[in-house]
Amino acid sequence: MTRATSTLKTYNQDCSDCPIRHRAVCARCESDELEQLEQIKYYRSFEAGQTVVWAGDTMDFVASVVTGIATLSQTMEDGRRQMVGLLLPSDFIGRPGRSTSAYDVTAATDTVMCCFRKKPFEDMMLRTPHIGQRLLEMTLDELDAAREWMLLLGRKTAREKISSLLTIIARRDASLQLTMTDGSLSFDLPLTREAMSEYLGLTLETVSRQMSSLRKEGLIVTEGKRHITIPDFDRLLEETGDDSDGGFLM
Amino acid sequence: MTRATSTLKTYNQDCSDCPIRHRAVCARCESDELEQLEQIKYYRSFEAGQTVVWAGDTMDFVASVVTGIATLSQTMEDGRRQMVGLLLPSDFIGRPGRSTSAYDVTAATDTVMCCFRKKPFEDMMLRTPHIGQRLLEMTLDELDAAREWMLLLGRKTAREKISSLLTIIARRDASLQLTMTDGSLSFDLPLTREAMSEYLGLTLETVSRQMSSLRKEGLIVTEGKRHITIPDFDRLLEETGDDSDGGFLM
DNA sequence: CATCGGGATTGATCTACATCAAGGAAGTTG
DNA sequence: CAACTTCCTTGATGTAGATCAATCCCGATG
Repeated sequence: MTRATSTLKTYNQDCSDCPIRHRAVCARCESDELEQLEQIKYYRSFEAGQTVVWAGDTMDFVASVVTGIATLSQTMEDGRRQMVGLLLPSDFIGRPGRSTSAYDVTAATDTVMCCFRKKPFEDMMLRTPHIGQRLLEMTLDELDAAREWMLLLGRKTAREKISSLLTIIARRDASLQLTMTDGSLSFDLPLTREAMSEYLGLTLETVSRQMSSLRKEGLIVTEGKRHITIPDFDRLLEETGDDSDGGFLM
Repeated sequence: MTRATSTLKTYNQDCSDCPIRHRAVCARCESDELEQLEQIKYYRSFEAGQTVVWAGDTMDFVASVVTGIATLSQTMEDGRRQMVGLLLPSDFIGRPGRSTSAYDVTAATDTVMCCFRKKPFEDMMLRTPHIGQRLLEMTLDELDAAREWMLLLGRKTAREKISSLLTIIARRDASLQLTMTDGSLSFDLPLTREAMSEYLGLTLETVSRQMSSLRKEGLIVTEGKRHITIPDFDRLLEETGDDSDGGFLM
């Protein structure tokens, strides 16, 4: 929260400082277009666990995650929940052309989002084709991720699911690029056991047991409840059930 | 096959006859743009069970399903398979900006596709923004479908999965709009039990058992192995675990 | 018309994961 | 520094769906 608020202050001054400029919606914008985006953007920060919008609520903005992690989830009447989206920094939230959210959007950690008011953003999309192109690219990437996720949900064992999730987070979490020294990686798990279980289509007890099992076998090392070290990434990869080559390449 | 070839002949003459004109990529094109699409399109037909491309193969076209049903699947090294896409007429295949297919594409029934050579299609996308916009809309719809599917894979029981699949096919299969007389719907299941099991993340035995169970309870009526009648759609809907209102509305 | 072969069904058994239940660690609140 | 809370772990038991195995159905083929 404290950290979130201070970053907010910094970014709010000028879009050129804003990390999303380089990676998300406005990656290819000219300076005048950046200026237009400046006009319609604002920042919001959320504490870990806080709900951004509920499924069915009206959502009058689209957004890009600046820092932190947000999730999209669906809930069934009887309370069964399935996560369907995991949004890391630079990921995009919201669907142009729809006014209500189809999913619960939740901040998994303290999170800052760069929001754009929906209507002006859509207008701008019409005027500026490469924003739409960028959005198409991002949506196609998300679709690929969703399909990988479907394989995980439909066919992988609990152990494979856990290993897969750990490798996914390890790969995408930029912060740990630094910590690769002797070939081991370490990072803070940004998800509770419950959030992991919602991602994986398991119960939190099964998640906990499988984590313990990986720990006992030395595939992961834990410090406290959240900090994880992977001493040998390739060895963990073998537990995911994935093709050894695929994914990383191309 | 016979039927496929004869339709092919008809469509090949002029894009104005082509069903995809009204629903897929070129839905908003002006006549000169249609003319350009004419130049780069060709038809291909496939027999039920035939593979269109294997995962990893180069794919030098994008396409739209004209008739029949195609599937996208992923395979793990040990042979476990998960379907990740079900493509009905007017659905789009292929990803602009990628030269190899990430999935096995298979014709589930006899199928005709309207293909566009990739390079010229991509060039045209750059010149014609609304083709990109249309593609973005379609991709967003697919992403929504994938997320619904993730809920099914991660959290639904076998019975709920089967009921969901039947309602999905019933809703999307245009051919049966006709057969709604007394409130009952009937249609030909376009998938084998095995394909259903790959869609649902189950074994084919479980699919078969659950189908028998729904039959015994009168939720569905079967003629032969493939023809299905749903005497009371709402009653089947209650078995899906879905929100009774959601989905159909909005 | 017998044989064949690719679905589909059904039964018997096994097992991975869920469910139910009881603590434990670590932060934080009065 | 007790008493909560929140998150996590671990154990005992139950069960939905997988697995293994026979049999059936039915259109195709010689």
